[in-house]
Amino acid sequence: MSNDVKKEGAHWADQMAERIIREKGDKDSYTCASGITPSGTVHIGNFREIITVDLVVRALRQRGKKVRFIYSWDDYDVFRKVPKNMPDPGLLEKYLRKPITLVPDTTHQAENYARANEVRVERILPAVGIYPEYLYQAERYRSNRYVKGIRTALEHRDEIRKILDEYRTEPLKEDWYPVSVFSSFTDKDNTTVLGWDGDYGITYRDDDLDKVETIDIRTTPNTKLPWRIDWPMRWAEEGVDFEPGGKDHLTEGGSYDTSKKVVEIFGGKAPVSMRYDFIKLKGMGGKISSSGGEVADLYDVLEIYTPEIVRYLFVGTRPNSEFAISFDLDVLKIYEDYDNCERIYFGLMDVKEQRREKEKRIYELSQIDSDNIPAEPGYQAPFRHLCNLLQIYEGDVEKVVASLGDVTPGQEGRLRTRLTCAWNWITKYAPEEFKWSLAKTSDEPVALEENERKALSDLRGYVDGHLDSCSEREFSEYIYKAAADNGLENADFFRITYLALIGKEKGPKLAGFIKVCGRDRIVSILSRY
RNA sequence: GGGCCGCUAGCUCAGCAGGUAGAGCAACGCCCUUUUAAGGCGUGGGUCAUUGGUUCGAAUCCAAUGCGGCUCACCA
Repeated sequence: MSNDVKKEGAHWADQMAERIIREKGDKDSYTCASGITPSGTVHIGNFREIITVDLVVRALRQRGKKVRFIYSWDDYDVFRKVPKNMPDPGLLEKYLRKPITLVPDTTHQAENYARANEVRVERILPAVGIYPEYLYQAERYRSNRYVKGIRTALEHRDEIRKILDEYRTEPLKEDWYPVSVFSSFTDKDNTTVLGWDGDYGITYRDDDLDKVETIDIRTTPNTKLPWRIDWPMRWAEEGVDFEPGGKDHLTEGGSYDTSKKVVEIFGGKAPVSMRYDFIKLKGMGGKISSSGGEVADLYDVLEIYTPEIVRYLFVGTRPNSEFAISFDLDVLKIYEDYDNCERIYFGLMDVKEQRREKEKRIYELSQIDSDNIPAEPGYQAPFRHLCNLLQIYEGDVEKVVASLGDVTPGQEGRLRTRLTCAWNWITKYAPEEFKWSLAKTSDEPVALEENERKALSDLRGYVDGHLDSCSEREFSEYIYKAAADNGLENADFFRITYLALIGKEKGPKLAGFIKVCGRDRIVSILSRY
């Protein structure tokens, strides 16, 4: 990355990197953080936070900085609600109020409920070039890593209460403690802390069993800090320099506000932050989440967008405004936008210098491997065209690649991915008008009048005898001839031809379409007439 | 009640280092010497929500208003 990145015109990730360096001091290394409670599907909105950090991390690294990118799985949180559509809800219900790592995975994909959600994310992030260092909070709490933090919170209980009360409608009670305890009898957090001995002893009551117990937080790791205390404690613990947040956290009176004060109690400082907005979905056709709304995760998005384009969606959008990820016809435009960006990067398209600089940076940041930007543009066939080719070849990616003929070795991999996405899009999301398939010889032939049948038969003969030696335009003469010789209006003949070939009354311009399909296929379909 | 975001062409949005508005789709027109468009080329279309301010100049900065939406004030 050159040093002449202008502060003003630069990409937001570069601006953020500069700001971190400015506010945190010019250090050799920085820590950037993100995290979430894996209490359900980690959806594409959650992914926005991850990629936001990734982009800032890349910007810092390109400035010669060492960067630690940590991702906290807050898996010592409580299982609050049984998500819809989970197998065996009756069993899960028994685990409510226990830490999510103690909840069984009724889908039997991982050791526990939380882990199942974590694994899905950890498996897919490398596909978009993101490699955080994962921190597991349940494991950290249980191995007593945070004993000191918990003790510090207890010591400053009044101070913390005062900070939290600033934004509360109802102040915390006098006997409030900045900790919560999982019962050692039931593992549930239906407990009330009764006292602290000023050292490491905490006395609590199990409210379900009405039993009282005193534990030593050094040996019985059942104590956990509530979110608004846990978050700043971890900032201090890891020395976090940058961590973005959703607007639920970064609003006045939200947890960032209180945490930046609480963190000082732990001897730390608040990270530089930035707010990202939520992601909407468009044209998904009714996938329903546990909370009742549409939801998509990174897997869903990667089905129809190539990894670079998934990154591109986020790279090119300011984080602090909402945008929609489209599964409808907008997909075609997104692919074209990306191809334009690529053309600009490779100097194949003339644009103003200012725009060129901007698009180039977007292209760089969209690539999976920041140290290995492709040396040539991808095979830029329009998405729509690929969709049609795939439908001719019934989704066979290899046949489409072979039919194109001029794909370079450097383009093949990317093209295959793109074709796979195109096929997924057609089969799952494309509008009906968009879809068709070539008739099969096993299909019932279309019922026709004799002269219509004869016209198709003539057409078959012309295809067999002349298609390969004619230009598209020359061949269209034969189409008109087949109609005229059998007393058919052109419009009627086109209609029956489309019906015979693709089962629809209309289709792509016929001569070109027949040529793309190739002699053999057309002849075999028409041979039944 | 506090905070934030959005309001730009019929639709979806870009433009926001201030210098007389852009894209895609839709519409309309033309084209491949004959009625097929899922192809190509082209055209039209916006007092940039309103009002005021700063400025030589504002969609862009500031302030207020309206409408739409999110979020905090429980928990995480």
